[in-house]
Amino acid sequence: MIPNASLHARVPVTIGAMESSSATSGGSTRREATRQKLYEAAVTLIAEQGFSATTVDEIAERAGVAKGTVYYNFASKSVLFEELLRHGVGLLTASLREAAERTAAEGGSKVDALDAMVRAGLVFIDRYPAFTQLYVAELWRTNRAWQSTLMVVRQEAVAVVEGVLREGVAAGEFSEEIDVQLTAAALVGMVLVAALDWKSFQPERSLDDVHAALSRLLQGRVSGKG
Amino acid sequence: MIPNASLHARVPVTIGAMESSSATSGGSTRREATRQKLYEAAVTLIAEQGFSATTVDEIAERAGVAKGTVYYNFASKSVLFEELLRHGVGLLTASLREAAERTAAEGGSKVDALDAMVRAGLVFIDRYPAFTQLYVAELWRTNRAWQSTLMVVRQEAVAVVEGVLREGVAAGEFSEEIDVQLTAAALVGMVLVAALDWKSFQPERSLDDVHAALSRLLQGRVSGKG
DNA sequence: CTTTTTGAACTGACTGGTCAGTGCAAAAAT
DNA sequence: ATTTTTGCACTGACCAGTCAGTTCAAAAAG
Repeated sequence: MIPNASLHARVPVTIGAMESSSATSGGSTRREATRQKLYEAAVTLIAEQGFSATTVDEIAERAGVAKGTVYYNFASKSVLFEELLRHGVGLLTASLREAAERTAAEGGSKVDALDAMVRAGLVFIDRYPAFTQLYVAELWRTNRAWQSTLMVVRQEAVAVVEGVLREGVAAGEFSEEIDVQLTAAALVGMVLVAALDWKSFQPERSLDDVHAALSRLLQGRVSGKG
Repeated sequence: MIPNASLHARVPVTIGAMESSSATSGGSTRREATRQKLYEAAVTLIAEQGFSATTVDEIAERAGVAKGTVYYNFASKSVLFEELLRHGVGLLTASLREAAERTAAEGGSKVDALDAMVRAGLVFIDRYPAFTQLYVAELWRTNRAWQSTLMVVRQEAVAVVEGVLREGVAAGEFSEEIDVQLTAAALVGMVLVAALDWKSFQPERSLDDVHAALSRLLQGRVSGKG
């Protein structure tokens, strides 16, 4: 119904946008733009409703595109989701790595690096809350088609944190008794849950504010009268 | 296919089992047992696949019960899920509260209370990993039928942590500058993610081991040579 | 006798995926 | 300069299958 209504409803949405590398094969701009719109639509819908509860029709409608276009651009609903996942976590990993390297270049300590990564995490979640939400919801599921993709991509991100932790231990800055793997997971969890709570229940607070609170916790400046 | 195979496959499963309070209305034991089986079946299936991807037929089959029985005991799939949620988080909240009170009764500090709650959290996740998984996956979603239930129940649990934090501040044990709400969320996240990682990737480790690692992090004994 | 469960058939709405066909801008032909 | 062709990107009606929820007579349990 209303056959002509959807054709020109192209609003330049930015929420959840994750501009993809135009480096790969100068493929037509038109197609890339369509894929982008589909990513944006899928990210928010799946974050809200979950993968199974989100229909391809919904995604197409939200993107202002016909259903067939979805299948012209992606082999299946799962593939669309998988590519979305890979792309998103790739951005996060790059951001974490950059934060660690920048800190090192500036001669900061490993705690400084950790702190910079906490901030990078917050910035990411601030920019892509829907993606983060969706990612958390899927991460610990088992027996799903994209599980391996999820694992690989998760490991890449956590490995950055683990790396800094290990370097800190080697440099004598951290206790040799810390459990690198578990501590990395705990730190990620700390930022993740705190940030999701921030976005869900206190969205008016500033990033700096939240960062300061987490910094304090990270550096053990909780006990004592401060 | 294989019509009779599933009927008598009643293994006394404990994973995800959450014996409900028999205190409320001495309702017939039989019915309660059936509901229990349905909870257990639903918890694992939904944890693996998500709510929408899990069919009522699957739940009934896994519980070793006819489909009609599901609808005799619960008004709908959503209601079954909602009651499951309420029940599970209720157990967690009670456990956290008990840990805090026990520590206080033993004359422990607020850090001790926090530590006891971390352990209680780990014990819970150790016992009900599937429930935890499912809960995390749903917690930050929006626009779902059971959202309000989820929120209420979440707040009850987090409030216990916040309470201890606040008492610690009042007693001068914690800095007055800590952000109670955010710190509580961060602590919960720390335990949650660390525990899920433990269960997913290093299930052979002992609870004490994991608890020790988190304790160290909690008390800021990470920096320095330990 | 009452409560609870069974089990199988049925409905109606919805969903992932398909496919023949359209629109259009650039290239080729004239 | 004008016409014709090409093929990419997109369209949307359609199909075959799936699922939540219903119904109900009969059996089991207590």
